[in-house]
Amino acid sequence: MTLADALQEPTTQEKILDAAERLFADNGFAGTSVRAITAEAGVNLASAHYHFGSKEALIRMVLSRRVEPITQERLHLLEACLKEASAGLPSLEAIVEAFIGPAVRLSLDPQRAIFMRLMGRVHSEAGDFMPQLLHELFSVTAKRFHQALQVALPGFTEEELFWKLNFMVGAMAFTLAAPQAIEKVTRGHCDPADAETVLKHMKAFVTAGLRAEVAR
Amino acid sequence: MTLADALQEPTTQEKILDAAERLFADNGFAGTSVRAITAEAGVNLASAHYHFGSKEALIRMVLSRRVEPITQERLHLLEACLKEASAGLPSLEAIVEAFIGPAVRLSLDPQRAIFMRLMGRVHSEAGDFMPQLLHELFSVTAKRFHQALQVALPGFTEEELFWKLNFMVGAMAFTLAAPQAIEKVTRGHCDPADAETVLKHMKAFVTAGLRAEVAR
DNA sequence: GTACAATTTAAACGATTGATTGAAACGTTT
DNA sequence: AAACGTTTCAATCAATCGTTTAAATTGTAC
Repeated sequence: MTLADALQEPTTQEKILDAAERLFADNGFAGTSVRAITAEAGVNLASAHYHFGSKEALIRMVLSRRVEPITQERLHLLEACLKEASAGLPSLEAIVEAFIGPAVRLSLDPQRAIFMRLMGRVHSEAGDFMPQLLHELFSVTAKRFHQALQVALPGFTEEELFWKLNFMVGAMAFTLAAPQAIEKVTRGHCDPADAETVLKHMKAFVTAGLRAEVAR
Repeated sequence: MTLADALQEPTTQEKILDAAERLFADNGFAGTSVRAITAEAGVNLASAHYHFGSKEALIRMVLSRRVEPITQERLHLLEACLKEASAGLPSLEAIVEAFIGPAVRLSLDPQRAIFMRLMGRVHSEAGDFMPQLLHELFSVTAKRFHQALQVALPGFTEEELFWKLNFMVGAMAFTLAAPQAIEKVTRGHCDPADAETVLKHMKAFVTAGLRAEVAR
C-alpha cells in the first residue's frame, strides 16, 4: 500500500495545513479566515474545527510542523561542528552555516519557501499568544547558539553576543520573509531562487558582523 | 493663539492617527477594527471614515506621517557626509549612521517607538496594497543609499551591494520591531530604552558586514 | 449485511466587521 | 442673531467572522 499511499491525494488535515500556510503567509493570521482556508483546501468549513479545534490551534500546528525539522537540523549541525573542533576553537563559519543554512536551503522547495515567508511575518505578529509560541519554538535554539558563540568568540561579553545574534536573525528573517523585495529592488540583477547565492552573501555579511569589535 | 494651540487637546484626526498607530503596532492592520481605533481615540466611529474615507486610506496616512520626517533626515545626513568627503571617499560609518541613526534615535520618543514597532511589522504585511505603499515610501531612500555605497565601497558589484543593503535593513528592522525580544532573550542584561547602546552594537555589526569580502 | 466509530456535510448561531445614513451640534462669517 | 459649512453623533446596513450543531456519509470490524 506504500505506493498507493504515495500516489493518493493528501489527507484533509494536510490539505488544510498547506492551504493555511499559504494564506497565512500572504495575508497574515488575522487577515485569513477559516472559510478562506477551507475553500482553498477544497474541504468543508467545519473540517478545520473538527481536526484542530480552533483557529489558534491551527496556527500553532502550521508553525510547529515546519519549525521542528529546521530546529533538529540546526542543533545537529551545531553539535557536529562543536565536536569536530573539540580541541581548538569551533569555526565561526560553521556555526553560522548551521544556523542560516537549514533555513535558507529549505526555501529552495517552493512549499517550504512559503513557510519562510510566513516565519518572517510571524516575528512581527505580536498577538496575544504569539510571543509565547515563538518562545516555545525558538528558545532552545537561541540558547544553544548563544553558548556556541561564547565559545567561538571569546573576548565578547554575553550582552554583546546577544546583540550580534539578534542582528543575524534579523538579516536572515528579513531576507527570507520578502524574497520579492530583493527581486524588486535589484530589478532582476539577483536570482532569489538560488539558495547558494543567498547563503554566500549572507554568510559573508553575518560572519564579519559577528566578529566586529564593539566600542566600549 | 499659539500657546493655546499647544495646550489644547489634539484634533480628532490626530487622536485617530495616534490610536490607530498604537493598535496597528499591537494587533496588525487586519487585526485592528475601525471601532477599536475610534474607541481608543475616544471619538465617534463615523469620524474615521469622515476624515480618512476608508480604513486603507487611514493606514496610508498613519505610515506616511512618520516615514516622511525619517526619510528627510536620512537624505539630509547622507548628502552632508557625501559633500564633506567630496575629495576622498565618504566614510562608511557616516553613511550607516545616516541610515540607522534617525530610525533608532526616534525610537527613544515613546510615541515614535510605537511607530518603529509598526514599521517592523509593515515589512511583512504583504497585503494587497502594502507592497506598492512600501515602494512609494522607501524607493528613493533605497536608491540614494545604494548609490552612496557604490561610492564608499568600490570593488563591490551592484548586486553585492544590494544584498548588503538588504541585510542592513533586516538587522535594523528586526531590532526595532521587537524591542521586547532583546529584553526577553537577555533576561534584562540589555537596556532596550538606551538608543545609543543599540546604535553602538548595530553600527559595529553592520559596517563590518558591509565591508566583508564575498567569495566569487 | 449489521453495528459502530470516524469523518464530512449543509445549515445556522450570535458576534463583529467596514461602511453609510440623516439629524444634531459646532464654530465662523455675515 | 441669522445663516453657513464643518464636524460629530446615534443608528443601521449588508457582509463576514469563528464556532457549533445535527444529520448524512464513509470506513471498518464482526
